[in-house]
Amino acid sequence: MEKDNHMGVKSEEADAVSFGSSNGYYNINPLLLSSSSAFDFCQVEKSELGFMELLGVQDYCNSGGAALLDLPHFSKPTVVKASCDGDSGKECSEVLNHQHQQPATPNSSSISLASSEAVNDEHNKSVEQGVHDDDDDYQEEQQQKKTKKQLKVKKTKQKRQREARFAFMTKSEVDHLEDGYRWRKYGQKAVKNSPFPRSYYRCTSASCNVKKRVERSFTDPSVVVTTYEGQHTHPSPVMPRSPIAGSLLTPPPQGVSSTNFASLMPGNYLSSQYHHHHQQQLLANTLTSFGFPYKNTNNNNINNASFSQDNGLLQDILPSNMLKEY
DNA sequence: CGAATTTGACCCGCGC
DNA sequence: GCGCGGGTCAAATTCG
Repeated sequence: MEKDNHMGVKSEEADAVSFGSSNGYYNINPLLLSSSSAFDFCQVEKSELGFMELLGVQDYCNSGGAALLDLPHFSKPTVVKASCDGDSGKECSEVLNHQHQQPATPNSSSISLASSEAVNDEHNKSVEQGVHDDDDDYQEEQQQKKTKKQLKVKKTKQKRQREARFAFMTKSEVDHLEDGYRWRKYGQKAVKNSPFPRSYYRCTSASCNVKKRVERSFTDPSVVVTTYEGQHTHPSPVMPRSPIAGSLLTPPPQGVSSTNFASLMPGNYLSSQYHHHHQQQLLANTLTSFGFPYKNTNNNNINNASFSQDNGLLQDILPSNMLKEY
C-alpha cells in the first residue's frame, strides 16, 4: 500500500508517515494555540499557517489543551494536542517548571496517570516474601518468576516516578504513529468505557526507558492520544521515511504531523529547518501558555533560562534547531 | 532465526 | 477484604 497523500493516512503503519505531501511529512504545529492557559473551546483562536489551520483548542485535561488543525491537503482535520502531566494541572507553567527540574508525578486525568509509582517499599516487601515462601517446586518457580518480575517492576517504578509525560491528541487513522524512534509493544489493555484498547510501547533502545501509550479516543475515534513518558537518551535511530521530509516539509519549527511526532516527542533529535520568527514567537507564547519553558533560538530567552541546560521533556519536544542556533 | 507482537496473568493502588 | 482499573511481564506466537 502506498501513500495517500491527499486523503490522509490509510491504515497500516507504513502509511503513518504518509499523511501529507509527496514526501510524506507535514509537521503540524500543535502549539498554535491562543496564549490562553485555559483550554476551552471558547478560547479558540483561529490562525492559519499556510498549510494548516488551527481549528480550535480542545480541552483535554486540566493540564493541557489540544489544537485542532485543519490541513487543507488532507481529507481530515488533524488534531494535535500538546499537554503535560502535572501535579494538579492547575498551573501548567508551575508544573512544568517542576517537571523541568524534576518531573513531577504525572497526574493527567484524561490520559490516565502514573498512580502506582511510589510503591517501592511495598514492592520490596513483596519481593522478600516471595523469595522465602515455598517448598513446592512449582511454587518456587512461580515465586522466582514473581520475584524477578517484581524486581523489574521496582526498577521500572523507581525510574518512572521521576519521568514526566507529554501527551498529544492526533487525528489519525493510524494508532501507532511514526515518530522517529523504535518502539516495542509490551502490552495492551482494554480501556474502560472505550471500545478501543490502549497500547503500551517501550523504546527499543537498551538504555532508554521512554515509554508511550497509544489509545484512541472513544469520544472521537478518529483521535489518537499518544502519551510519552520519559526522555530518550539517544538520538533517533529511525529517520523519517524521506530524509528530506523532516527538513523541507516541516514548516513550523515546533511542528509535528499526525504522522511524525519526532519533533514533538520527548528526546527528539530530529531537526527541521523551517523557521519563521513569528512562528517562533507563537511557539514561545504557546509553550509558555502551556507552561513549557521556551528558549528562543534568536537569543530570546522567552522563558526559562535553564531550558537549554536541563533536559526537561519540553526541551526535547522542540526540534533541535529551535534549541540551537541556525 | 531473531525481532516484534499478542495476550493472559499478575501486581498495585484505590475506592467501597 | 474485595473488586476494579491501570500498568507490566513474559511465554507463545507471528513476522520479516
